[in-house]
Amino acid sequence: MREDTRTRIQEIALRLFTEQGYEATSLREIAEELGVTKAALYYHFKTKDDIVASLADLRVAEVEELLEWARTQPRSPETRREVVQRYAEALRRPRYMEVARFMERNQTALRDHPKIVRIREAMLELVNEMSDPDDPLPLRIGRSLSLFALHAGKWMPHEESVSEDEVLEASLEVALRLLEP
Amino acid sequence: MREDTRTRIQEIALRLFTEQGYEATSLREIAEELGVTKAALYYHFKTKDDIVASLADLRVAEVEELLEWARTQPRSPETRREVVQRYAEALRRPRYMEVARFMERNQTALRDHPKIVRIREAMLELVNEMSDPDDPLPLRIGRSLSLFALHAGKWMPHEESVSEDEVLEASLEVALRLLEP
DNA sequence: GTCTATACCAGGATAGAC
DNA sequence: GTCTATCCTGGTATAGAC
Repeated sequence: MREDTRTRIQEIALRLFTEQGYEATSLREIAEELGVTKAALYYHFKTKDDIVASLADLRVAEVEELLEWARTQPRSPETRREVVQRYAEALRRPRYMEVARFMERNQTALRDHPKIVRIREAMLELVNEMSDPDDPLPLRIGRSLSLFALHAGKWMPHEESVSEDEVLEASLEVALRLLEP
Repeated sequence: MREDTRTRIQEIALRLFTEQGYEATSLREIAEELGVTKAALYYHFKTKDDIVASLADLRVAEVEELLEWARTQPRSPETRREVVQRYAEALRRPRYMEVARFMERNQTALRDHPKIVRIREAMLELVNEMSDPDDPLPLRIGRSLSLFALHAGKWMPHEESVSEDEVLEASLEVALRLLEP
């Protein structure tokens, strides 16, 4: 019982977009891996952008929910820690990290994509919720950086001895420390 | 006495590549702003990639020099602080920050570009110089993040009242704090 | 040395046949 | 649900005008 074509297109596209870049990946390439012509893809997705939209969907929901939750909470140290921890949890869910990586690596190419814009705006709002305007600048920057720190594993030299989960755990520790003065 | 065409191409390209993305910016667009045909660009630059190379040159030299210097120094807290401070200085030099932004936003598109690869590898080496392999993981991640923290201004909501220089100054403070346990 | 005209090929997109 | 044919745009290459 093999997956349906639509899902397979998403999987192949996500992998290729991340590895080679969004624009560098042609629909012909995706179609070839799938064993069809590129025109066939247009049956399943209206445009190349539409494939991106389907990939972004998961993260849109995740980030906007987190933002909505944060807005119902008081601006306290506990809330900030909770936001960072919830974001770290989200990153552990299947495919979330992959989608995040794909988006990070293709920022400009996806700049005007509606779904991507929503994610970016929600992330900025979230960062906004982490500080008061009259907090000292270094503290505000540290807090902005905290959410981002969870993606910092990338700049670590890859080592066999350290798992992705351990890196995320350690990144979370760094992120939490960035919240405090 | 206006600048020469080559320099104007670089300026227009850097701006458009950063604003719209590398692949999203066509040579025709650049040529039009300049008031020539796209073929004319090929007199000044062999390929589109070649424009990127000319933009990356400045940063290649800067980063590789910093790496070479770091390697002559002992792995001490002072060296680490000095590396971060020198990197922050580099970011203040004209056009360096712009080139850095352009590169960050077009990671995948420029993935295989030789000059960009050199910059990325030098940055990774530099991060490597900041820690010992047996330092605790969170410390290593914090130190990896420190150089990156200097670019963190981007995630700050833009405010009229805060200058780019103040943001960089505050980011430097955050970066230096990330160096210590 | 600086540029235009023109042509080529690859990639995204669409229409219509099966 | 998939294919063929076709169109448009973009990067590249070259010949030649000034």
